[in-house]
Amino acid sequence: MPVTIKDIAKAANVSRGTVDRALNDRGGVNPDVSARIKTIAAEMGYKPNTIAKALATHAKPIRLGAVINSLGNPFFDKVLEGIHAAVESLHDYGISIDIRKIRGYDPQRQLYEMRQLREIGIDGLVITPVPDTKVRDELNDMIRSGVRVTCCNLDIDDVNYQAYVGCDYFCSGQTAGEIIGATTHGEANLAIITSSHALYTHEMRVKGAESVLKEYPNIHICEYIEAGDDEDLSYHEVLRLLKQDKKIDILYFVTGGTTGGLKAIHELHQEDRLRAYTFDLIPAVIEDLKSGLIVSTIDQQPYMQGFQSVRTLFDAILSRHTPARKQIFTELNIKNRYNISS
Amino acid sequence: MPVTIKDIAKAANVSRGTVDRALNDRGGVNPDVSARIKTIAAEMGYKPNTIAKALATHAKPIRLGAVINSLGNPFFDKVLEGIHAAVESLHDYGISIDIRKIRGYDPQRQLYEMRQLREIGIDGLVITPVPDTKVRDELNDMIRSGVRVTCCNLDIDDVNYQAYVGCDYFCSGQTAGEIIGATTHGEANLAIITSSHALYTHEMRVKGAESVLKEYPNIHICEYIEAGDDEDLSYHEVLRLLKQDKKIDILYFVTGGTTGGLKAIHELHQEDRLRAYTFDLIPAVIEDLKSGLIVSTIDQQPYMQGFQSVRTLFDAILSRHTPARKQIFTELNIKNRYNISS
DNA sequence: ATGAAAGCGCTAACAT
DNA sequence: ATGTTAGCGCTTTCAT
Repeated sequence: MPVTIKDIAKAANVSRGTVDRALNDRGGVNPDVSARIKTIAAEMGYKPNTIAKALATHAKPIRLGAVINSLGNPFFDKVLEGIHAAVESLHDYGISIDIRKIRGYDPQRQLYEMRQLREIGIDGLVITPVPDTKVRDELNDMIRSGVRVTCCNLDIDDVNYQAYVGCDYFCSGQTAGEIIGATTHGEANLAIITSSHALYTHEMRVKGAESVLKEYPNIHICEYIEAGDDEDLSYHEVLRLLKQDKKIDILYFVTGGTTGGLKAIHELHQEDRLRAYTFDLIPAVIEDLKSGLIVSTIDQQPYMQGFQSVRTLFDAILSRHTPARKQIFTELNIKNRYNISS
Repeated sequence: MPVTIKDIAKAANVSRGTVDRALNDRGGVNPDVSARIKTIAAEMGYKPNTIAKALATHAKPIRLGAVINSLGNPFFDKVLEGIHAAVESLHDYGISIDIRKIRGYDPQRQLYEMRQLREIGIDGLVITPVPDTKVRDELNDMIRSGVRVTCCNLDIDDVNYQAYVGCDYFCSGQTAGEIIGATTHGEANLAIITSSHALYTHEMRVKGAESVLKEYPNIHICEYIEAGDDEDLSYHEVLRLLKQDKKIDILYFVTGGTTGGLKAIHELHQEDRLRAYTFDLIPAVIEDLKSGLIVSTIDQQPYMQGFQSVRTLFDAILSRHTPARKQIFTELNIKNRYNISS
């Protein structure tokens, strides 16, 4: 039989209202009484009933906002799926979400949408924050004004957010490096295709792989290509590379530009000579896992990232107190042609 | 503004009680009136509020039972964690669980615990069912008497359960085969250590791997060892094998006996000469992933298996109607030394 | 067969 | 600063 606020009230010889105020730090309670109530609650092993809490609060529905750079990036489809599923699962709590999809890592556009949402009035925000000082400042400003924020997929420095939900990028790079080493038997001439050295997260993937690959004397990193977040640019760059450098036999796609790069390989009919290593399970990757061009890819649970971002926000909004800023790392999972389940 | 039963009551000119009775087919309501109420509810787009429903029903708590063969098998620790987490997450709904842990795949013991739980009285059961006709019959009998059942980790034929929650064993075998092929560069003399050919699920892992490895002309499966579910037996068998057959260089542990087998390798100081491929992330495996003896292991999300087993049960019990018997496959994920996150 | 009312655990507005 | 009370949406007696 779980202990309720009523039990505590009786034990502390106060009213239920007072217990509620004390336990939730709503103020207007004698500090001594408040402390006593809290002690008693702890002793009795009190756990608030979220259901009842939600029912009682239900009057004012929770409004969420999301700014996701999903346009033209199929990876984020899964993130959005997770977001929708989470909102759906919270339907009974009277929750709604306004999702703004933007293209690429553009701070201006992101700021615009953030301000729009802020004007409408939201209780929580899910965002894939661009590393930009203005974005950072706006986020901190929103947080100060009471909006809860979770950063999804992309972490950002100096923002006092609720949580970062995403993968450990350096670790994902190490994991990739290890696979490359093991499956090439330590013999490879590598080209690394990354989006931009400025994108810290992707740079971590490069560094992670390098840290492992340096153990292999016969694996040479011959080329670094920056393809932005642009499939077309990536396509042309990889095309150029493969035409000019015939000894490259392994391509390591850090992300962003993977689809374009794969297209270039096929166009030059070099599927047999080359092997590729990628991240995520976007359609183009799945196809070439099956064709055998891609040896393996590393999944970072995008669905989970979306799902958890929303749930974390919800939990934070429902329980008034601010839990510590935290990082929720999703699992990194290696996939080959046989275990592409989702 | 969601429509409530109050709205329907007003629209239909009846009381809330009648609406509730009609909508939930509780009987004792004029068929015509009932039909009218249902029509109106549908027209208004009524969706019952599960939260309020749970709060109101809260009086009679849901009682769950579990029979898990976790003793001496560290894999199931994670399953149990998932079970506990799910029960915890449903705390507000007033749920409790009685977990019976048994050792190995013993039908007698399992039957005993099932009957015990049945006597106590439970609404739902999570079980790792041993393939046995008596177990099968008892399960079907329980189901007929109204108890909901989910099979966790182990599937069983001819049982009309709510759901099977676990991995696709054949697929996990294929995945392992593919890794072995890729990381040995198609050159290997393999020994397969399995628990028992009688355990259909583990046999699927062998078949799955074989189906992929037959593509590699220079990978030879030299030995099949049956080690039961016994670490000690496995230890001795592997010891014997390695002493006698010097050309074996790859060991494929299907599961059950992995810990014992690894111990044998270390004892003979053959860590450098041999490489192992395993399943799951049990402590011994994690250790040898780090040491480099194990190239990779395949995780099947045991936590998720436990978690989902309970949630599925809960959903089925709460929503009176019986959803179709279904199979919920957890993801299969390849892990190497760098992405052992959990 | 139907209505009225109490209550699940909590919050919030209103008294004191 | 603290107590009282009226709900949130639904279920479940108890009347009628």
